[in-house]
Amino acid sequence: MTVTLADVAARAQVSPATVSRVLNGNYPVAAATRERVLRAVDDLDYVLNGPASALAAATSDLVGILVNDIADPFFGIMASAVQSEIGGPGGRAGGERLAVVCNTGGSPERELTYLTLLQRQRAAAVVLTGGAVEDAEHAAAVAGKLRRLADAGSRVVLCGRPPAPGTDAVALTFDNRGGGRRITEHLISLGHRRIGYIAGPQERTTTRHRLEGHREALAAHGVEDDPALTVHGRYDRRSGHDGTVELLRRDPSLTAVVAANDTVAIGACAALRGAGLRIPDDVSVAGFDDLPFSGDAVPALTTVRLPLYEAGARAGRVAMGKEEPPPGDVATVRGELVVRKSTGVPR
Amino acid sequence: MTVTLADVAARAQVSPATVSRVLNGNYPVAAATRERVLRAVDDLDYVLNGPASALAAATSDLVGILVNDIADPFFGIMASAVQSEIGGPGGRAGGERLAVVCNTGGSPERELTYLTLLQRQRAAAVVLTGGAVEDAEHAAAVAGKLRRLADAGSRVVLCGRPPAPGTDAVALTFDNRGGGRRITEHLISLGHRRIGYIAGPQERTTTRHRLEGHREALAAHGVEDDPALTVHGRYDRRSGHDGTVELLRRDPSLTAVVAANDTVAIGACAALRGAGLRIPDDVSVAGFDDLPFSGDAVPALTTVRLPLYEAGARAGRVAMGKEEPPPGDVATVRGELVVRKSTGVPR
DNA sequence: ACCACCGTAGTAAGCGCTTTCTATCTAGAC
DNA sequence: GTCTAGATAGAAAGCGCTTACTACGGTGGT
Repeated sequence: MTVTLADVAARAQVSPATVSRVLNGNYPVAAATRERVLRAVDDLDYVLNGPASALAAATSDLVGILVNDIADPFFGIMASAVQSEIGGPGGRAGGERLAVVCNTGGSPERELTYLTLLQRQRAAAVVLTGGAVEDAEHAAAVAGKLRRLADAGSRVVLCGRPPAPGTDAVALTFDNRGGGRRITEHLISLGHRRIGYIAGPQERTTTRHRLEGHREALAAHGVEDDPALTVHGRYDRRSGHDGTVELLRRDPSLTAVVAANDTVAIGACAALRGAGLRIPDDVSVAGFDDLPFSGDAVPALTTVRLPLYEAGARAGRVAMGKEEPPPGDVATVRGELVVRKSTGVPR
Repeated sequence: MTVTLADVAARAQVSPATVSRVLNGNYPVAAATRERVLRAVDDLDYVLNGPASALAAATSDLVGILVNDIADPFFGIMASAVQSEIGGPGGRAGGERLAVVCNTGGSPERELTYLTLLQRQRAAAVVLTGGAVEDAEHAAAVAGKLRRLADAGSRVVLCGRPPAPGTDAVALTFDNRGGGRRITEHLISLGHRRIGYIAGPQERTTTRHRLEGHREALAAHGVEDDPALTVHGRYDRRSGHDGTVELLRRDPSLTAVVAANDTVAIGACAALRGAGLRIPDDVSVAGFDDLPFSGDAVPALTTVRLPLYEAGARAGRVAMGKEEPPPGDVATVRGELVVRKSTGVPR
């Protein structure tokens, strides 16, 4: 049998209520009594029963973090930032909170499933990271879930994701469109006119916004937007490689390729080198996100830096109520163009 | 007020017990009744109260995963593999299980704190990944926690971590020593004699084992083991960079550097290039782990591939009782030498 | 001295579920 | 037609905690 509150109470010669109060520190207890209780807890190696306490108090110390791919540093960095902020004070029991990281794999169903699971656990807060799937039905389903989570008392924060209309979720949105525009403008200003674009998966907000920014830049500078110069893939190295091969097949004369993100850009570089092309002498390559390895790639990647850690940390603070939500509950986080060695003037 | 089991029962005109049984599917319920209950659940948007159910059933559907750094793909990959395996059947309620990923940051205290928190949540299982801190006191504390966790019914699995004596935790250990030996033997066979070594943090099993393997190789081939050729750092790019600068200062004539892992190796490459040295013509570089970016680095990294995903998946299965633990509860996972472009014969 | 009050501690009523035990009903078995 | 077993469903007792609400001394004001 495991040790219960009552056992501790018996040993410390106090009532269970007193033990609970000592443990939660939310009610005055005489120093001597507290001492006695703490010693008993120690003697018995007592550990509070989380479920029981969550049930009685109608709150839990679980915080959910939804990510598309935990193995991708883009999400890992945000997750670690959120987690670093959810430990502090702001609640009961010294505020030790546990992060539940849920790997959706980008699947809408799993996203919904996890939200339900988090609702079931009565999570104190849930942070959704990364782009959302663009499907009216799914969006409505998610919005419904978020509303119910909020109703049940969970704080909901979106990090790197567009606002969810119809919910009162706080959104820290990345300015993907602006970033996309700036990176392409950089290329255009260098003199590029035939620019390939390897986009992320269809029907994703991040994909669409970055692509729209790219097109805005093309339009603004009177550069032709040839549909053949855009291909779609996943956010992985493989897609960057294959996409580049395809792009090269369609137009061997292109002088630059913009990738959906840095990982894709790395794949693009590999494909380019495989084709005997030099970067940036023959073809320039640009990424997005500025992940840790991007500065070390050879050549170092020109990209748009997203303050992933800062945004995640802020999301964590907002989720914990340690920081005020931005006015209107929406904040846009800008990406900064980082020019390195992978882009240059066209040959 | 949120919807409860009783509300569903009332609407479906059955007793709460029946609703519970439908939801858990662990007791015969007439098809018609089940239908009615399910419809009521749907109508009311009912979501089970996790804490209440965990309390009553004395089990929970939480699985803890301890990692040193969630932003590091080394851990991200294992975590995602574990998570991919814990969803399946093997328990109650369709077996939906939630992964609680805990970021210890390599800190012994946080490791203990998280273990306590998981014990408090009555986690169904906990998987500890990566190297352990080598400190007798801490090791004893962890062992104690693991024992109590196991006593409380949690299954404990170590993944990429040495066995914990005195506990009945299952261990899937990486053969870091063997890998370390093979990578250095590779360098020696190429003709290198002055080999720098950038080790990980002191007092870590992973660090020590890889370093021991390196020294075994040196000894086995009669190569002098100059203490000045070993420096310690963290498992990050920065340490690789700084360590290499230091190594170069101590012995400008070295012809190869072995890094604690691939990330460190990338930093080493950067430092070498910064010093005007070519890889591998002037200095060879070897890593460890074979992370996704390693094959795309320029030059592609020679390294030791650890089957992180496979090991994590197996750990997940064992944790879920879907796979038998290895005989003796300990399995050694070998790393495979992957020779690429970053190593060559010395100048 | 008397009363109001503050600081502590105990009592006990749940929190929302699971599960044992019991009750009912139907269908064969004889 | 009676009896028994099998299939379903309900009643109710908790699971281990939190938290009103209550109780009880001791103080300081008057």
